[in-house]
Amino acid sequence: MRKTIAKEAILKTINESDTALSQAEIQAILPDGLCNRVTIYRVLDRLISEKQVHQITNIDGVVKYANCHSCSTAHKHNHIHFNCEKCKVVTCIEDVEPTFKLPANYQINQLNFMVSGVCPDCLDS
Amino acid sequence: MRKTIAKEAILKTINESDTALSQAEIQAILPDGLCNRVTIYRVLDRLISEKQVHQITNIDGVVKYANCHSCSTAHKHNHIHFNCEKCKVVTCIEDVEPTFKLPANYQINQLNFMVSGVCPDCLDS
DNA sequence: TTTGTTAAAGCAACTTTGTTGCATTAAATT
DNA sequence: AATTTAATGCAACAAAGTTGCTTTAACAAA
Repeated sequence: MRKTIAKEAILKTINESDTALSQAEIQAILPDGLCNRVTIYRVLDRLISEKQVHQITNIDGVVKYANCHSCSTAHKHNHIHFNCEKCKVVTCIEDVEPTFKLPANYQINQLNFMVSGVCPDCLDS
Repeated sequence: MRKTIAKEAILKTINESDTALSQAEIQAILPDGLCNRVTIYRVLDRLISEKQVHQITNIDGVVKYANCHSCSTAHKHNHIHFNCEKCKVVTCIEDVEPTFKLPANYQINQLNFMVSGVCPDCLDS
């Protein structure tokens, strides 16, 4: 895995954000013309496989990427994500891991727990 | 809300299915040429607002629709949905409602809890 | 420092999912 | 049967994401 300008910039963008970002949002933050749209998608794929970021699918179907900040030892992302319908921001609710029990014989590979509503900031205004 | 051929056929399709279906899947089941692609989307919107079906966004971002079979009194859909990565089927795990506790001041409007992995049927083979 | 290897980037074209505007059709009410 | 208007069809569009292929640039080795 090579250390390229695009990869460094994209990872920095994700790490400096306190919300989960989509490809489009990352592109809007990056300096204009830093890299191609497709490159962002491909870098994100690499960051996922390197386990440097995690991804979640928002209720609207758009994939968002977030850093693995409080990603403990085992790179598990069972925490809930909150989608604010007003400010359109998706945040990791890092400390909330839901509990549930599936019937036997289900092999679990991945969780995608989204809660949608209005965030505290938007409720205030 | 009028009782049209398309609406009856689409609702029947959803109700007879034991898995959640996407627009594309519904179209494939319906008799060829029964109605337009756009009509399916619009009928699904109506069925949602009439609370005859509920919708969930799969991990791949595609929206799936399922009947409100065990939809108790209050049309709540807090149950988990399972996405099988092998057979690509999404099922309602009706009896599994996860528990979680958000920090104060979050207004919750909607839940979308997806678990992805391999279903019992696919594990057997 | 230059050279060689190949991962990564750029570009164009495409796919899938979903939406919108507008003209036409067909439920349902009178 | 006439009227009203919700529902449909069609075409066009938009956003998200993917693929193939050529070119560029990391980076390791000479």
